[in-house]
Amino acid sequence: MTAPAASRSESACRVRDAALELFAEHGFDGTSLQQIADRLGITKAAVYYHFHSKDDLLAALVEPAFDDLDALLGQVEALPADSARPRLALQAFTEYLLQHRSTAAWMSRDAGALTRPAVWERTRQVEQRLDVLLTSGDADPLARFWTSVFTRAVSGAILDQPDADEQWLRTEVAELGKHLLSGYRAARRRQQP
Amino acid sequence: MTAPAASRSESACRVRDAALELFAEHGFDGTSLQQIADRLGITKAAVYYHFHSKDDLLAALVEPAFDDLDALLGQVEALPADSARPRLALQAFTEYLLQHRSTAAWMSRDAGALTRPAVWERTRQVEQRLDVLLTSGDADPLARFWTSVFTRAVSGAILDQPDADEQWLRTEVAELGKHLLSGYRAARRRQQP
DNA sequence: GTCTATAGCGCGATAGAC
DNA sequence: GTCTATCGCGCTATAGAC
Repeated sequence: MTAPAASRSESACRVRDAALELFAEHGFDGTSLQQIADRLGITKAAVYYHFHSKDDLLAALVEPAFDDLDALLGQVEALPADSARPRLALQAFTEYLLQHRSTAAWMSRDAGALTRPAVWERTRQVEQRLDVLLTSGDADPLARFWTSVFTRAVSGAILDQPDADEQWLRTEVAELGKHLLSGYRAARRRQQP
Repeated sequence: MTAPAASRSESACRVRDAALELFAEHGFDGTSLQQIADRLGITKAAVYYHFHSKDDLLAALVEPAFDDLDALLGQVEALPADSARPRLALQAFTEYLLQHRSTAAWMSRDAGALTRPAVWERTRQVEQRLDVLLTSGDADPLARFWTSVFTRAVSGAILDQPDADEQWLRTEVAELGKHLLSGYRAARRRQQP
């Protein structure tokens, strides 16, 4: 039997976890398979048994997070497109960040990983879906400005506090989301009175 | 005469500009000196004449931006520590981002560059100074939460809109800053009534 | 399932001709 | 000031023994 790239054996999980730690510390390009192997006391070749390539390892790290975010966004998109949608979209995004804090924190800052085709494509896709949900389809500069504010503010609020309590963050981010959305509505009124 | 690492000859500037473009596209680690040379139609060795190492090239890219930010923060720190200071700190940060949009946009997302000792040290330093200015020295979780919100929201608002007009951004970000600061004050009141 | 050994490549960096 | 040529290294990845 050849190497099962998609399996979740205990050894494979240990490799994946060690890789995430090292990627977060030194970046994707800055981490070699040798370093990952050394940390676990195994050899480079053993890493290759579990993941056919460095990109396979990257995919194993990010795909569960993307899959969850896809599902969460799908739930919001299935709801009627009323005025409550932007807040629910922010809530979905918050849940994704809380459930994948370490992966998302690293991924959002690592250009070396973000620019790999597999990651790049899914990133662009979810960003666009979030954009539509948050700004109700508005496509002008003000909408794009505020989409960045929403996503960056919420991402930073969660991912920059690795030791903060999850439930405390959930409530503070919910308040933050409401405050930001009211800021967006005010900016719209200011622009088109 | 040996290579003048700190000089700003026309050729050196062309190398620096090409490097920034490629670093932004492929990341610091993902860009080789060969690629930089190829883009300019020169050789790798010619690049090494202008910059003694890849890290020298990195330093030449980021140090002017850090120097400007240092100066701007110094101006705010020289003012009395009153209630206007957080807004002025955000204004200084905004000016830095507007004046170094392309460099800052790349740097803030590139783990490979951020983790180089020279960049890492200055980044940590300015982040801490900004933190103190924005939250008036508060050091609890709520203050750190909002420091992230301030910096991430403003960074995203500016750096994610590479084609937006500078003056338009300046006024929108000023409004955003006021709105965020009022959110922080409200959160403090909510926590300690 | 994990190992040793190594292929094959591209990297950063250097030496010295012109 | 820019070139050619090359070194030594560490990387991803493979082949095949155990």
